Amino acid sequence: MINKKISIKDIAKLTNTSITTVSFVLNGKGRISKEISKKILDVAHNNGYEPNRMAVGLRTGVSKVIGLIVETIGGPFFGAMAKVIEEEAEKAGYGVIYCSTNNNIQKGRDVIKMLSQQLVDGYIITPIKGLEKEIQNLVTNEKAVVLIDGYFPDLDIPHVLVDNYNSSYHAIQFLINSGYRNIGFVTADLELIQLQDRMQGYKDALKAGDIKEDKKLIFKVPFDIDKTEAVNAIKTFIKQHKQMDAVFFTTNYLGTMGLQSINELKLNIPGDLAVISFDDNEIFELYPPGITTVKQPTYEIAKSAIDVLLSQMSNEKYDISKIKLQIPATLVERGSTAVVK
Amino acid sequence: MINKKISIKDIAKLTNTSITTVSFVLNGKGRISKEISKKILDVAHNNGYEPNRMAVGLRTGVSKVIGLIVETIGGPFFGAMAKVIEEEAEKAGYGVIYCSTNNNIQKGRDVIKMLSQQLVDGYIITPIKGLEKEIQNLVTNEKAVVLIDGYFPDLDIPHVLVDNYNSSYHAIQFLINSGYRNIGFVTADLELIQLQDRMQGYKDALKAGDIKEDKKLIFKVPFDIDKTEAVNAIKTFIKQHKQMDAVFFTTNYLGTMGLQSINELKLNIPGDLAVISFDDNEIFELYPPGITTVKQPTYEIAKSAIDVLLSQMSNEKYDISKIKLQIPATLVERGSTAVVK
DNA sequence: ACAAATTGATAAAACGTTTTACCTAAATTG
DNA sequence: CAATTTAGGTAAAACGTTTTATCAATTTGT
Repeated sequence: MINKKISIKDIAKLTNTSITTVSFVLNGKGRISKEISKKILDVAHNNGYEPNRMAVGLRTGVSKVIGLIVETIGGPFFGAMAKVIEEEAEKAGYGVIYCSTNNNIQKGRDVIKMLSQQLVDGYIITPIKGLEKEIQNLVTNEKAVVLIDGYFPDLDIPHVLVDNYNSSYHAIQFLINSGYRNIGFVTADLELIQLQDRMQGYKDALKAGDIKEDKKLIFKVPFDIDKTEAVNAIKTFIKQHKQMDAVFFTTNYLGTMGLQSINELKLNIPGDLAVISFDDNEIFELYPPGITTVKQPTYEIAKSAIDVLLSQMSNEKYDISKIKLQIPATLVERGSTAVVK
Repeated sequence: MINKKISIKDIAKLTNTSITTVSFVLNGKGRISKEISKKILDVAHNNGYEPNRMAVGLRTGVSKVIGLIVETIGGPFFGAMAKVIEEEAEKAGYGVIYCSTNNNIQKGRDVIKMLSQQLVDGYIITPIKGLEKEIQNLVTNEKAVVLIDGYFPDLDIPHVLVDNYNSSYHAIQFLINSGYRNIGFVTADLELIQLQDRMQGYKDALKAGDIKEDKKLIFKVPFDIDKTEAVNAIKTFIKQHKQMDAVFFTTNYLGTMGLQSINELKLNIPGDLAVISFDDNEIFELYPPGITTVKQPTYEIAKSAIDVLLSQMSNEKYDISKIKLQIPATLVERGSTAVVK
């Protein structure tokens, strides 16, 4: 095993055949007799032959690598995603390169540039505003692209994500049905379509529940402040609206900061304030009394995304550009949203 | 920008020079006049030339990609790691491919095989028992390798990780100084050297504190059971040892399951049971009354690992095999470990 | 029995680079 | 001024693979 890499040429020499023959056998292409085939396969196997991906890539223009660009590596959402994408990709013989944008446009550009010079075959991208041009460029250059977790309303690019509007709508509806009337909405001050959709769901659910929307109960946490500042901002928001009996956080990040705020204010959940957060995770399961969450179907999203991408990369004929999936979420009810008497 | 990729040959044609000249200019190698250099650089830049990594890789045998193999993608430890490794790698012009072993030897083998056929230049690996041969093979084949988060005691491979022994020792010492005498130890039933080192720290700290080690207070959670089963197992362990006044969990995974167990048993922290967990994370910060943790210096570990790897890949002369870093952790004191009166 | 088709195998070009070896003309040396 | 060095540049090979075109030998069709 300490042998240097063996090449197709070496196999040809060892079996007294030609390079072409070996290549044909290994790829099941030309017509080669059983006996020679067997001999070649044996030699290849015994010497642990592995094709040189660089050479294959150079010749075929296919790298068998897909790039996964996410907002932030390490989040729980990403973790779940990455795992299934990696697995499915591997089954199909693809490797995965991960990169993060940290919601930074320039970083996003750099990352796309880097991946494209690594000759990545396909991209799974969580889009951020400002990257429209670069991403559109990829698809016009015939690269396979699937967006996850967000989309560009104006562009015709396949995407798969949770049904933000309805998930949010149902969560708010659930709060209303539980008797809450003054429902706060804490979101991030980012121009992400997902967040806008969640907000629209909130507004429409209020309307449907005959509750007048109160602009004061919507709080956009500034993006560029650090965690303690954000917690303080949320505390202030909560203190300023005593009438608020429930609050909806639009991301898990905001949700945990919200919990900390509520904790520091010594408020009782759900007695003083009911809580729902988008994105289920371990904290919400564990944190007493258990936080009700909108749980994204991470597995389905990831699976669909990689499926769409793979079929895009194989089936060039099929017009895939119309694939736009919005998968419903499930509301995980826990102690943070009791029924108001 | 919708142009097809431009090659070195195209640039040569456009500038009436030769392929060699262009290559020399682009790599600053041969001796080419200022004027021609400038002309070539201009044309290259204006046409957005990017070298074809496959071709470069094929010719030079260098892929400019490093592989990061971790136990599980998505954990908080991994997230922090990945971020800095990715950043540093990019600065040095390297891409990163992530893979996970899930503590499965066969998966580990597959992953290493796959990375090596992707022609990865260097590896950062969290080692697991059973992968010694494969990893040793990489280094004998001249690949750059750095282990993180663990190491092979018998092999001479550079590694960087937290100082498990002393971190554990100090945490237990802290408990003893706080007045706890019956300190439980919950670990995973895995043959990981990190865990063994943590256990040794525990034992030695007890000894140093004149406390007789009680084998009954050490609990190894089976590896192959699911989460609810594990929680139940921990509950049983806690119930069976009423005299236990503090418990140390050796991983964050065990720590959160421990919290759930304690919660379900309706025990008070720290009144009934003090808690320390290895690996700080958001849950422990948030979960009332705040859980005292041993916080790994993730940044330092990741930074050192990638530094060592990069210098391994450039500085071929320097004997790096002796680099074995154990970085101290910090004890983050929170409400879960009050002083016993 | 002879043209046509099929089978089994191969030579050679191409993918885009890097790098060695070589070349010519100008500059320097003795 | 002949001999040598240097500056500026290039042709061609090589990396390991895939694939097209081709070829000889055999089989089929009539």
